[in-house]
Amino acid sequence: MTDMHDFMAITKALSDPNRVRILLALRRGELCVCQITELFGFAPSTVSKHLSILHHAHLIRSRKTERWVYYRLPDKSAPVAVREALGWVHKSLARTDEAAADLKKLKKILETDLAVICRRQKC
Amino acid sequence: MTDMHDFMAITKALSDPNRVRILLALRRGELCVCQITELFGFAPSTVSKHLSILHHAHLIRSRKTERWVYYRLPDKSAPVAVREALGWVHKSLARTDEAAADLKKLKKILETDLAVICRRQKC
DNA sequence: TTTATATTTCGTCATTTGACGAAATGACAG
DNA sequence: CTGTCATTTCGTCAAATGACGAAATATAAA
Repeated sequence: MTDMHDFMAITKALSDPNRVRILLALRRGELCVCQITELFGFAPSTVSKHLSILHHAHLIRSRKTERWVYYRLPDKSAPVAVREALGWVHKSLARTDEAAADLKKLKKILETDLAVICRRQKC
Repeated sequence: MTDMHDFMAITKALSDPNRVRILLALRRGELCVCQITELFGFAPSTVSKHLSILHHAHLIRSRKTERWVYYRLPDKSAPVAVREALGWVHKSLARTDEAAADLKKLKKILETDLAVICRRQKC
């Protein structure tokens, strides 16, 4: 049982494919903004905006450490509508080619040093 | 397990509150375009477009009888992603004030003769 | 066949969205 | 303190969206 306004925040957040890809990528564990930026090839400001929309819908949580902000999927304490939305996304798309390709690229990114990735953004 | 493209058709269809309201209204059974038009107070062309988007996402089915086109929620044979989406919508919103208000108005519409409703559109 | 009517399609317009780069913010390093 | 660097915020711009009315389509009635 949810408020219509909260529900629409979730559906609007899910209505962009790149935001959905972010949710799928986060299955593997938390990622910082620059790692997600590296994964998708967008400008950092673009990724930040997407993350802000997902966060506003409570579909992700954030944690700040040193210079980096890490985003992760919420735990069991998340609202029911959020948990069901995430379950639906993962069940529907986890095994698609797109998700597999993203995870493959993500694996390489995770093997690389964070500092190196962040420096690469400038190019 | 769904295709990313099909999935996005569903999330985009759900990203507009009026389309979600249509899905909630259809819980009571099938409705023709002019009944939905009467319920929401939009132009028939606007409602038709919304229905077309929902239909394209396979969230509703249609049936043509005489002069009228009736839309309804799909049955069990619908794709899993569709069934789960609809279940999520109904579970999250069925008991909200908005849904209750729409159903109340819908009840009155269903008590009225179809021909009268359709004629009213012109005003 | 002609007319009436329910729905859809099309063109237009204002608003929203998603992308970017530049500038602001905030935390750490020197 | 000052500078560096990750992230966010802001302004801009092209594209997508949602509303409408007018015209096209399809079916029923006359």
